[in-house]
Amino acid sequence: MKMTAVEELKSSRWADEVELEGGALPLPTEVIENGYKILTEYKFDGEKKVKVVRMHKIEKRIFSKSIAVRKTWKKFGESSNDKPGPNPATTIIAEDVYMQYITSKEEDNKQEDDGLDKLKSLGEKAAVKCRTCSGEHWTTHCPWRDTALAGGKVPDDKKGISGTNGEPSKTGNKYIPPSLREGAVRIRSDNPNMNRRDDASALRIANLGEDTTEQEIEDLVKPFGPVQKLFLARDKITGACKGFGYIHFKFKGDAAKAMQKLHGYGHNHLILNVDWSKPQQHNN
DNA sequence: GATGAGCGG
Repeated sequence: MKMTAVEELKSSRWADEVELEGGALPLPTEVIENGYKILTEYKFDGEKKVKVVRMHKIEKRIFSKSIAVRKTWKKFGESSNDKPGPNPATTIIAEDVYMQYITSKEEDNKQEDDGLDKLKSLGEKAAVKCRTCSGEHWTTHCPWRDTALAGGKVPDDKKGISGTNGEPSKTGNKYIPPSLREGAVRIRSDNPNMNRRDDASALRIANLGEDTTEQEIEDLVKPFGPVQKLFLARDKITGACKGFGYIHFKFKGDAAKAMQKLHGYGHNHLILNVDWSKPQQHNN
């Protein structure tokens, strides 16, 4: 919440407030009063001297321990004689960012306990469980990650809470990302393959020497058509080529041509083995 | 001979 009041200063009041020489303006102040932060500053509006009072409702603030500690320091240097708190003359007060917490502390704790209990009861076989729908898959942006396949169900307290206007739900207390709110357009497809690697025009090229490089493969393959992605399997530690790689062509026809030409082709004293890449299978 | 990495919890 933010309220701003602008008040023209009458010269009498003005004189009361100004203890400074010349036409200088009084220093801005910042006061915190029962849940509101009141910022008062003075400025010229043309010839008029104007007092601007702004009130912010303070919802909840993030306090960092290090900031708290820093605030206990004694002022030093040119600020040694300043009063406590920020001196608006030397401190730029940027727009404060207030966080609105949608989950309460109590609920957080409860959730943690729940999680622990579940872990205990599940024992060793507690493989993967979606945090959103409890399905047997990683949460990774769930909603309802491939739905029926997920084997999960939407918890009751997640049902029917929404609001597509970017505001947190009124009925629920959990944050629902816009993409998951009622009425949101579902982008994710129900077809599991839609969101996976598409190997339709990908070749697997094997029997490569240990010192093969991506560049080499690219050169080998480029002439057949545009390449979308090229992967050369390498040993994670040594970095040596594991002897195979994948080329995703933009067009299947190009891939076919490349396969035809390159399969059995001699490269660095080795005979290449080229075939369609078999789509990686995935267990849901 | 080998069917790509990594992020979780």
